[in-house]
Amino acid sequence: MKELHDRTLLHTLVQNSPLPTIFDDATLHEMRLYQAEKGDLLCSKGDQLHYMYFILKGKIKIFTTLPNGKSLLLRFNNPLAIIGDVEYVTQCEVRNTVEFVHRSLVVSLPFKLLQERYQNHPPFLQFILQKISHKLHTSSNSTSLNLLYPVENRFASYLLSTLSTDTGSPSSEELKTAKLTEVAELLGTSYRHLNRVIRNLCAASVIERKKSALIIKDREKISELASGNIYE
Amino acid sequence: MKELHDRTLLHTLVQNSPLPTIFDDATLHEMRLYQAEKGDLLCSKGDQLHYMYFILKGKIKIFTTLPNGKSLLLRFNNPLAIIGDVEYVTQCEVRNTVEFVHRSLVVSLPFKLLQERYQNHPPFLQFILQKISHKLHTSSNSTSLNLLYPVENRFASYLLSTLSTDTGSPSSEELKTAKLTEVAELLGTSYRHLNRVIRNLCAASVIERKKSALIIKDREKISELASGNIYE
DNA sequence: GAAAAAAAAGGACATATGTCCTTTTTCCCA
DNA sequence: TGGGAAAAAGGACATATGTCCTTTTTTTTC
Repeated sequence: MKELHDRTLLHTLVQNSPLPTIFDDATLHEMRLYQAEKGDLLCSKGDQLHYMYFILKGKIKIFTTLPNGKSLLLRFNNPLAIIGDVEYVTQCEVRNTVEFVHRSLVVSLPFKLLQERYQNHPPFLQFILQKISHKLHTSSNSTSLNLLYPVENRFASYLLSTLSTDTGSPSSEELKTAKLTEVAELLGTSYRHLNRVIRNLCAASVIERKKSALIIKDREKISELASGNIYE
Repeated sequence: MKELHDRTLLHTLVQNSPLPTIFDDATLHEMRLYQAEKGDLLCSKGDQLHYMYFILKGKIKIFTTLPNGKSLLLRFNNPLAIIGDVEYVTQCEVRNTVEFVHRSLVVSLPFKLLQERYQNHPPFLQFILQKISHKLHTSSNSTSLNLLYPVENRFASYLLSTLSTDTGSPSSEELKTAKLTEVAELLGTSYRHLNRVIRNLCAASVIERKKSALIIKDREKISELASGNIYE
């Protein structure tokens, strides 16, 4: 992750984010701007964090690694995502690894500054309270989903939440599957098994494989499989 | 859940809790006291909550129910537990059912009062921030545990965290198994399967069944199976 | 204390999923 | 544009777990 010293860019980015409603100008001027490339790590399990990071542009994925060597993707996050909120509050070490999945722009503030100036500043507290609550919400959601439904249902949920946010294409029934391996990780299963499930759905004419994309042929059925659950 | 009008009891309970460090006397005097019996529900999935509850005595379990009819125990909570923090912050409806597992004592405050008096009160905000962060922490923890380890390992983790808090008995290597069904639910598995796992552990002389208790014979091995993970 | 009721244990079989390979397809660059 | 590398698909088999019963043990009640 490389620091950028472009004050104009920093200023523009920050002004187009919700940050000015929380922090005063002096603080905004102490922010540092970084550019991260795909694959860069923002932090790793076990780190002791000293900064809070605000992802203003790009995308990150959060995953955890376990003693048995396996890893589990917890979620993706788009701007405005915050990293370090839990660590700031509980002063514990980082427990999930955060990796950039696209080139991203990030600003940071030292915990120290936050403690000194914002420890008792309600808008700041409310803001991270909102963010942490939302993390908790999505986390509990995916926990129950993961534990109680087979991969077929979870994959259907995943398709729905992915498609619904993919506002770009008019025929939004098409999913670029550049990384089924990654989808498998997100669903907490093996690529092999996801592949098997997709195969069955194809056999049932619910979806169709095409080059490097999946096409939804029976959205009805997908909704039925997802049975109301969406990864949020 | 039945309201108690014993002001003395209310006062004693509250004074022995951390609540006076957060709320002023006027607020403390507006708290209401309830006694709940085992099996009572504090709230159910889908409820719209209007009060924040502080569990001062007793024990609760939090579980979620899913469209497919299954349910999943998320965690147990001892005092001082808070219910309604997430709902207060995000103004969403209740998504987990909360049930008392022992007779318990609970005090409540209306969301409305909290909004009016504490919306901008840092100690209050910091307090629920702490609580929510902790929930998030335990939640992520159990998610990865549940998803990536087989029941045997999770059961070992469960044994360890249960025993370590069971400070009572000198030979703390004994576990009252009044409800293996409940343990099964907590682990997100079927009673049948848990039973099978226990049987295997018995066969390997790691634990031993005795009447309505389990005896740890090889704590070493249990720790090894838990491989450092504990349900917190 | 014995019969009935409730809880626990376990047998048999089905399904979901993982692991390890091999085959097929796609992609990329000299 | 052809060959090789990388990615995707899939075959075979093992394991984890679920479901449905039946048997055994414990508890309760009269």
